[in-house]
Amino acid sequence: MKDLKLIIDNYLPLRDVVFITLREAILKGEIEPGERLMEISLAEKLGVSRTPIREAIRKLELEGLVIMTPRKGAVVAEITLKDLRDVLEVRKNLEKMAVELACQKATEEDIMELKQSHQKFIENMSNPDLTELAEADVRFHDVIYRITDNKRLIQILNNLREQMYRYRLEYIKDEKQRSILVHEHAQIIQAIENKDITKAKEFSENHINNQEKTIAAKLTS
Amino acid sequence: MKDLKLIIDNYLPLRDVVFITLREAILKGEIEPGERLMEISLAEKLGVSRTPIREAIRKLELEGLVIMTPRKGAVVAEITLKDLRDVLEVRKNLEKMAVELACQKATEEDIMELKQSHQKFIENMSNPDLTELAEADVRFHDVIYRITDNKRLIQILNNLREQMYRYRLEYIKDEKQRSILVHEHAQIIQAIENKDITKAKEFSENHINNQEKTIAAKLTS
DNA sequence: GATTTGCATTTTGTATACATTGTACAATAT
DNA sequence: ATATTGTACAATGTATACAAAATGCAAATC
Repeated sequence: MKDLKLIIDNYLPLRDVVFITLREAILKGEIEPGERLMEISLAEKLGVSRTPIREAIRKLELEGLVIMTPRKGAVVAEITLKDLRDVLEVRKNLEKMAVELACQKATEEDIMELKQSHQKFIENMSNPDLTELAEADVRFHDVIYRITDNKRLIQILNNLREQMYRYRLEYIKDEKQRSILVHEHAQIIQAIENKDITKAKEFSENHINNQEKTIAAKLTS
Repeated sequence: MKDLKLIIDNYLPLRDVVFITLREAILKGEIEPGERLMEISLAEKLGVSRTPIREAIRKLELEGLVIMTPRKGAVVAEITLKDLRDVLEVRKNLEKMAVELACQKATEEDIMELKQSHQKFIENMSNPDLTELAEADVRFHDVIYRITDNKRLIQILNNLREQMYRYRLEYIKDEKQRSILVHEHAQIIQAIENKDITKAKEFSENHINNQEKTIAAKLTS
């Protein structure tokens, strides 16, 4: 485990600070799957007491990022290729649901916002900082999610996306993939604007399938 | 808030016992939406210290059953009709996904198991204890979930179902509804056996729609 | 009378102490 | 040599103590 540093925010309770810190460390792979999360050593590393650590671990547990065995402690959950496929299978379905709802509910302003976030993405295309680009991608999808006006759907999609956080850079590393991505986004926007549910779902499915391929390729290598 | 009693299980840590107890109390409506969850009073009521209470609340928070405001504490989340519709909208989609996967993956034994759990449900039809019947219904759906062989899907569906726990008795109270339910289950089994995805999804959608109607009727009354 | 200020109380946030359980390893018995 | 048991140690589980913030209310001020 690398050195951990608290992402300090005075307005947040320590448990949330610890939670965010640990989650990020796990998703980035800084704490590896299978590694034990020991309360005392984490408390020392982060300079807080065991209490906030424990409460953070409880949350990680419910998110499925760590596995608890009573009296033995927490270990970072292993993620198998099967797990990832499961996540993507559900996500594909819900993304299709999201664009369907977007087709039905999107206003003129919503379409505008979609186009703007798409534009922002394009502007970042040549940005060497891939993190920026990845976040522009996230924001694009966030706009679609918001349009669905379904809190539960948004919550679940955000969680599923989080599960794949550590692979988020993979599918935008490649220049060719990136232009495909832009094209797919454009297609989706167009379909939503035309309120063409069938097409929107088709493009969306395609979009996720491409991600799946890239990630699967990365994992089996 | 009624008296709470711990659901004691010597093999579970107190935090989990408290978590299960509080969750059930919230879902059953024994602790009402808007009500505050105060650590000290809960600790006294349940006869444990604040620590397990706090850890249980952290989990309830992530499940969306309570809302935390830093330095102010936890209150039971209000559930609006809109929230329920959101839940059902997502659930409908994922239930359809589940039966589709079931059509593709079900073995002979799986079909047998489905029929058995369906039979058990029928046997409980005249059981005056509605809880038993409700649980037989749950077990039927569990079989379908298991057949999908998608952990993430199962986890999300279980969570969504939990959100509706407090209404689970509504749609089996009525004798007429009950026979409809049985018929719908039979239809779904048949479609899965025939590997007829279209029909299976159709029946499944219908099944959820009926629940939605019953619950909506209950709520708007 | 309305508003503000200050204090007491309550409640949550965090740290620490104590209890219990699990683990590793060595010593002993078979 | 293997199995078993006992013991020390380490980690988690639980309780409690202390700190800090929020709340309610009363007194003071305008």
